[in-house]
Amino acid sequence: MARTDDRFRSAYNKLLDICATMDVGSQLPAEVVLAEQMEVSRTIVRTALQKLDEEDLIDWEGRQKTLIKRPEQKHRLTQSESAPSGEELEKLFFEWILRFDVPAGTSLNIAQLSRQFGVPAHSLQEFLSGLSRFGLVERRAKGGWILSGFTAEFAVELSDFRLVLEMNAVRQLLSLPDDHDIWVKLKDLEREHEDLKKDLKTRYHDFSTLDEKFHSTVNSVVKNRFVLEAQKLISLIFHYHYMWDKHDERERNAAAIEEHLEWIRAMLAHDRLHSEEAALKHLRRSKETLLASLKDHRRA
Amino acid sequence: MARTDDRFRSAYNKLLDICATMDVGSQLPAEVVLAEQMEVSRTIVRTALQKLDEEDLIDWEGRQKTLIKRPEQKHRLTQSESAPSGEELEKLFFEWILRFDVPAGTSLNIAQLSRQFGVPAHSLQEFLSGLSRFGLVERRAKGGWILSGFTAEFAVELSDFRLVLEMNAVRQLLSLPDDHDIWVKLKDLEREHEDLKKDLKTRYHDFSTLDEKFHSTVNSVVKNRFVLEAQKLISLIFHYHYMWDKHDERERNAAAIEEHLEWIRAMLAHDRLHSEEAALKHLRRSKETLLASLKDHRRA
DNA sequence: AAATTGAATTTTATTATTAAAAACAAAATT
DNA sequence: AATTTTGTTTTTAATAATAAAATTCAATTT
Repeated sequence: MARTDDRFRSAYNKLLDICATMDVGSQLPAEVVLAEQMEVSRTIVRTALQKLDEEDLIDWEGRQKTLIKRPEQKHRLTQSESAPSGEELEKLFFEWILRFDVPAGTSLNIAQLSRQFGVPAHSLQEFLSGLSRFGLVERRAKGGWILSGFTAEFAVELSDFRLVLEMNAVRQLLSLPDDHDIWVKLKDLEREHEDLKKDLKTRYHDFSTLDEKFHSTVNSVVKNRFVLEAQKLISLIFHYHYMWDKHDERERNAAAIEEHLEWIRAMLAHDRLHSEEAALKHLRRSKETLLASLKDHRRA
Repeated sequence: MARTDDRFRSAYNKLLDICATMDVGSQLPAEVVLAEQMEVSRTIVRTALQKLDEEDLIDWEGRQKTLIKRPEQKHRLTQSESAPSGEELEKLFFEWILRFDVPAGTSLNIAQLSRQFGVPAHSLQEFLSGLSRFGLVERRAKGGWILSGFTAEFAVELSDFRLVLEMNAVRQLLSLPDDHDIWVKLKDLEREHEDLKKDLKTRYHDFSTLDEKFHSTVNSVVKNRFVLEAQKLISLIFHYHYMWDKHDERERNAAAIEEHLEWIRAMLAHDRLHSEEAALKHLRRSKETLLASLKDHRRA
């Protein structure tokens, strides 16, 4: 067999749904119209109509497509659950790396991994090819891939890159007008940080989410596809590290909250120097934490 | 047929080369040794040895691999010239886009393009998948790809991103010690700019190369894989634009040389403020030029 | 003339197949 | 006996073949 008929199956079911809304004896719309409604090509529409005709649900002759009877549950085609999408694959991949602490230099086995993740091998290939742009994986001459990232060096460079991008975001943020959304959002974030700080004893797990929210808010003022794409990778890796590294979590989070608060307040006060200073302080400490957790993990 | 036997063919020829350096009657080394020398697996070595045996060039029995006669030209296997590598493909792709001024929104025809570029379709797929990380192309739901970049917006965002990265490079550069390589390189670049300025009337075409050299020198002080990767894309696109946009070339280059010189001299004088100012000025004007050339191109 | 369908063509996604690599086991050599 | 080397099998990856879907173009109906 070549490609799957998943697309046909879901289209056919959608066509059944359309029929269900119509009266017996009435005419189905033209093929082009159906194709548009079903977001699919006319070829599929025609194949689906043909099956509908075979099943005696419609009477199809030329442009006469008369509904004979309402479709029932039994007419629906079963759909094989679709493979994880690109984003889901990304998540699976990073979770796998961080959960099992896959060391740099490991050769990646496409066939095995694609089975493990439940995706077609060539989707995984494409995904890795995309990652290779970030130097996280490398293609070997003899074929196959090796994981080249997640070394201390990688963490350092990623953190440095993050620093450059976020410092830029801070500078842009401070030059925004007073009636901009961002000031309200920052005020809200300040309150959320204060709330979490009060209940830290019980809620310290919630910091990971708040951290991501804060950084993405700051970065949201930069409207740039390259920056955005880079930040997706950065937050992904920092996020997963927070997830797996449970060492000293409460103390770390308490310190981070203080740093965030200082940074937020400096920005709210439009104090450029102090904002940059606070940002720098937090980002540098974040880098150290990431590095320490990497070393710690290796040793364990 | 499944995969090509290119790898075998080149290995076989390499094995002939090895035989050519040996005396008739002597023994070839062990399979593992050959495999190492030929940078190939033992499977190929054995297949190659078998063919050598069939051609009566060697007498192969167990670990006895006796050379019967020296291989000649006629024994060599013809190799189908290998497909363009990743970097060559990249070049071909961008040249195609800029030369034919392919507009944003164009749907890319994998089959046709892969024929045009002389690469296997799936290599092109992987390449595009990599580019999609930069938002230059997008995958459509119905399948296939569309070129989404190379709009004015793209140019603006790219230029802004470049600005962030190069300003960071400048700051890092200025904090380097006096005995660092970079100062010598900058001094050389100053001279090269002065030379070109003198002969601008005849040599103004040479600026494109010098421009790339200058920017990559400045950026070379940042040791960061993400920055480097981003800069590869940036210089690629700026470079190709210089190549195709011949409008006002001499005047543009003359102005750019002056801006470069001011920037270089400010850095050589360790004047932080002036350096940043000059860099900003040049980068902003570069952005305008890129934008203008895009608009111009569209109109033409 | 416009809309719609029928049929043919092109293109893409996926599998089956073969080449190559890697792993394993047996034999020969030191 | 230990090491090296070869023979064999198993696994993995690259590519051509193929079926599904999209697109195009001509013919037909309204």
